[in-house]
Amino acid sequence: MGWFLERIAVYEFTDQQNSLLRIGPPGPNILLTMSDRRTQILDAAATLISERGFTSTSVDDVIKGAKLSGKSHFYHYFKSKEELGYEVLNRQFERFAERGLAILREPMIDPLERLNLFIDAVVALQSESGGRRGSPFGNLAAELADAHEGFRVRIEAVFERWASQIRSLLWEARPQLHDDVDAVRLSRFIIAALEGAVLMTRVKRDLSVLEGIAADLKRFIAMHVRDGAAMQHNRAVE
Amino acid sequence: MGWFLERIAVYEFTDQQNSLLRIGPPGPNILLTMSDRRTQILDAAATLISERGFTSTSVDDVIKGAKLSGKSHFYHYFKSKEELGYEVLNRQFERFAERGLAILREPMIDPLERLNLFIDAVVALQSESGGRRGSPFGNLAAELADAHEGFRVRIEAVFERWASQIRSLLWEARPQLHDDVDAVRLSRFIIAALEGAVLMTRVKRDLSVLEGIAADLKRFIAMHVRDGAAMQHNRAVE
DNA sequence: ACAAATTAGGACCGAGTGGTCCTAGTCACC
DNA sequence: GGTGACTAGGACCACTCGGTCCTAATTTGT
Repeated sequence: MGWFLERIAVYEFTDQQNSLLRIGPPGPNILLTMSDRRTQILDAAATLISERGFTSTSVDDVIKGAKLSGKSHFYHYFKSKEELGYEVLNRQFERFAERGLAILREPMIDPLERLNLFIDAVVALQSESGGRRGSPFGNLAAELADAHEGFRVRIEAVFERWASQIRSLLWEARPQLHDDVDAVRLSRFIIAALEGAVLMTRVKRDLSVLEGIAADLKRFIAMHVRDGAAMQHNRAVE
Repeated sequence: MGWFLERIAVYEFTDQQNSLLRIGPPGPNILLTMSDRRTQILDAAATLISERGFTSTSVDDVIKGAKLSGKSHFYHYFKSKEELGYEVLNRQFERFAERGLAILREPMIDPLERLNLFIDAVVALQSESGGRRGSPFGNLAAELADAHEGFRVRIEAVFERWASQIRSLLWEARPQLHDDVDAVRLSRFIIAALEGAVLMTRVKRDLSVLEGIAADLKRFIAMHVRDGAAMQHNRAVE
C-alpha cells in the first residue's frame, strides 16, 4: 500500500495535468488500467461529439483530446470509430440515467412530483452548458437516424428505456390520473416536447425557451390529473 | 414563337430524361436559364442533405445528383458549398411556407381550427416520406447549431418566422382564449413539440408516434380555450 | 534473466474532401 | 466574321478521412 502511494506521488509530480497518467516514453501503466484509458478516450470523444457531431469528429481529434500517442494507440482500445460511437452513446446514457432517470425511480416521493422534478433536472442539465449542447441523443438521432442504422437502433433503445421509465411512473400514479390517460402516448409526448425544447433552446441560445416549455409541459401533465387529486403545480408554476 | 417551339421539340427528342436540358457537347441554354439550373442543383442538394445531412453531403454528390458536367460547372452557379447550404435552407423554408404556413394565414377559417389544420399538415408532410426524413430545419439545427454560426442564425430566423406566424394567429383568436395565455410561450411550445415529435418519429420509424403527439398537442391547445368558446376538438379527436 | 504483453510513435495507404485552373466548344450579338 | 458570355469537362491541388503496419521501448510474470 505504501508502494501504491509512492507511485501516485511520483506520477503526480511527473505530470500535473493528468496527475495519474504517465507521459514521456513508453512505460508502466499501474494506475491506469485498460478500462481507465478507455474511459479517458470516451470522455474526450463524448465532449467532441456533443460539440461537433459524430461525423465531424475525426479520430485524430479524439486522439488529440485524449492525449494519446497516435492512431495505433487509439485502435488498440477501439476497433473502429463506429464502436467508439456506440460506447459513447452507452456511456452518455448511463450518465444521464444516473442523474435524470434516477429521479423517476425515487420511491419516497409522490410520482407526479417526481415527474416535475425530472423535468427540472433536464432543465438544470441544460443550464450547465448554457443550453449550448443539447441532448446527446437528440443530436445523434438527427444526424444519424437516416444514415446509419446501427446508431438508429441504439438511439431508439435509449428513448425506449427512457419512455418505459416514465410509463411505469405513470402507472404508479394512476389513482391520481384520469381513467382515459394513455401512458404510452403521454410518455412519448413528454420526451418529444423535451427533446424539441432542448433543440429550440440550442438554436436560440436562450435558456428561457426551455424553461417556458418545461413549465407548459408540467401544465399539460397536470391536465391529466383527477380534479380531486393532490397536484399543486397547476398554474402556480409561473 | 414558332422558333421557340421548334427548339423545345429538338431538345425534347435529344434528351428525354431531362426534357428541357441539353446534354452532350457544350451548347445553348435557351430553355434553361441561370435560375433554372440553380433550381435544379438546389433540388438535388435538398434531397441529399435531408437524407445524409449537410456535412456528409459532398459537392461531388450534388454534382452527380444534378447531373452536372463537373466541379467547375457547379462552382459557376454557387461560390461555395456553404452558400449552397444557405440557399437550400431558404428554398426549403419557402416550400414549407407554401404548404404549411399558408394554412395559418387562411382568413376564411376560424383561427384555432386553422391551427389544428396546420398540425395536420405537418403530419401529412411527414407521412409522404414515411416519417423518414424529419424536419429539414430540425436536422440542420441539430447538426450545425453549435458548429456553424451562419447556419444557426439562419435556422433561428426560420423558427422565428414560424413562431411569429403562430403568434399572430393566437392574437387573432384571443377572444376565444383564456386571458392568461402567453402567445410567445405557447407558440414556442407548439414548435418544440412538433420538432421533437418529428425527430422521435424518425428514430422509431413509426408514424403513429407523430400522430399521437399531434393529437395530444391539439388537446393542449384546447386547454387554453375559454370554456364557452367554440372548440369542438377537445376530446373528440381520438 | 527472459519472454510475453502492453504501450508508444510514426510512416504510410487509398479514398475522398472543398476548391481552383485551364482549355475548348457553342451561343447571341454587334 | 469576330467577340464576349455561357457552358462543359477534366486535370489538379493541398488536405483530411478512417485505418493498417511496423518497430521499439518498457513493464509484468515467471
